[in-house]
Amino acid sequence: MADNTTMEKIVALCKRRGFIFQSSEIYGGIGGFWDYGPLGVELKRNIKEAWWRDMVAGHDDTQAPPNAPSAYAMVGLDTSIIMHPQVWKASGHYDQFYDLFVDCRTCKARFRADQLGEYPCPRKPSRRAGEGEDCDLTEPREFNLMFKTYVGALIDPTAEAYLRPETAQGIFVNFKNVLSTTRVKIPFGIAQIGKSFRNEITPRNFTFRSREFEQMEIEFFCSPEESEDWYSYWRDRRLDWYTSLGLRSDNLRLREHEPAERAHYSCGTADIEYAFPFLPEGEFGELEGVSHRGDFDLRSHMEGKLIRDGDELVVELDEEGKPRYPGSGKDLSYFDEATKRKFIPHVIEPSAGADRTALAFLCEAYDEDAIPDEKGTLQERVVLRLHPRIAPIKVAVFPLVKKDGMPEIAASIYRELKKRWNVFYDEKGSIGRRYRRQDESGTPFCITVDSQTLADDTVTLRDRDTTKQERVRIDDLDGVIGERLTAN
RNA sequence: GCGGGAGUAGCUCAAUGGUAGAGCACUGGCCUUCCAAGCCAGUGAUGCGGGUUCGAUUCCCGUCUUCCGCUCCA
Repeated sequence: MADNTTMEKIVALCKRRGFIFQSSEIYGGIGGFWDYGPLGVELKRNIKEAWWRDMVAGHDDTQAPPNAPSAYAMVGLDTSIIMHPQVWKASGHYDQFYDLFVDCRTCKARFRADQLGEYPCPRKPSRRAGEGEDCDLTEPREFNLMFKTYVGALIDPTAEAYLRPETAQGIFVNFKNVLSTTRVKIPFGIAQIGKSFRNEITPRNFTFRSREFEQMEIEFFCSPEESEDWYSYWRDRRLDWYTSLGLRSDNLRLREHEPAERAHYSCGTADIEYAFPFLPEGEFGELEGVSHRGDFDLRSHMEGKLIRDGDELVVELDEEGKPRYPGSGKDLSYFDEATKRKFIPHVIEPSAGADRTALAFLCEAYDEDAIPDEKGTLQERVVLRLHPRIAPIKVAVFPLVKKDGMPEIAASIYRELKKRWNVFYDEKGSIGRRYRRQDESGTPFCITVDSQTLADDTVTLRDRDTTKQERVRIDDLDGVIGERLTAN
């Protein structure tokens, strides 16, 4: 990230080069929704594929990774966005996401309607809210952070359902299915990538707080005794993942939550945070939360919605003493054959935002430098120094000039490399202009066919970050580029 | 949700109650042998809706989007 990087420049580049557009722009736009353009979709796919490769598909079940307490298995899921409404009631989301609020037009304060009598009036603390002479309260208004929809064509309260506000619940409700179909044993993880929806009151800061967003979540199930060790492992493992893809450590940090900051069910939470340019100096924004959730989730889906009672989590009861929001009643505990012991697994949840990650990579990669033009005068350049693994285009192929058979040779190189990578061909305009365009797109390598190619079958291979060129035999390109793309 | 600012071409800006201009970018042609070159030509805009007016991009109202500050925040 350049020192003078601003969100304005990032947003402008994203639009200019086709990374990210505002949703429904030709109709005036819609707040909190974003579209990924031709380059953006490649970037985001690369991020998701890197995550899936590194966490799931490439995971070795047979031996412990560095610093892991033991070997473990990883499997994936792709669950539905709309689920049984009871899922969200048992999980606690329904209550936490739904509130009636009243606003005071005089003092601009907002109060929960069900707790109105408990608030002092901000202007006259001796009286309660709404009871001062100048108080001017609105009617109670519904705030629901979950998007509501109807299943089936009939609009009826019994058909109400919600777009999921997180992908995690799809994993918990499939816990038994995974156990009974895959032969995995604890400890193991279930991973999922998918869209989630939250009706944010104030979407802001480009894609950082969107109403529709994509999560990359792992629910890792382990024994209560080992859960602390696994929590530490995942916290550090996930932080390393971001640095391995190019986020600089001084823009990235791991922050353990204070006990008071944690959700009521959490035994420990750490955020992986990035110093986004839209934040004040020294402040960080969340990319991923790694949470030790204890047995809260599986218990909720067994017994019903849980609330805290002192040190205990207990099922919330209604007036008749029955569970207010019953769980499934299914037994989600785990029987350990080795120890002949039955327990409800504890859960470590590394939950990452794919869109926030993409935005962080874009911010980190954005740079402005100066390189000499043909007269030796320094010219400003905008370059995206994206890690080769996530760069939308890996290689661009150019003929130096549009004659002497150079386009034909360049096109054949393009077609050959296209078999393995996303490659771009361009023969229009000056060579310098073509290099600059690729620099803004984050393309790590450019290949140019020149007159020497005609004599000895070599081309120049230009490095995006240094602009240095070297000559490589056409036959060696596949190997050389493959090596560089996977170098770090 | 509240208060304030802002919306003219892809970008940066101009202008006017009476045919909306420029630079850059983009497209095509010529030229061009390594870092945004040159020449010629071209595409392209007043966020949306309503009102006032003979006529509104301009004035008024609403709305949407966006920025800043509050508020909220799973």
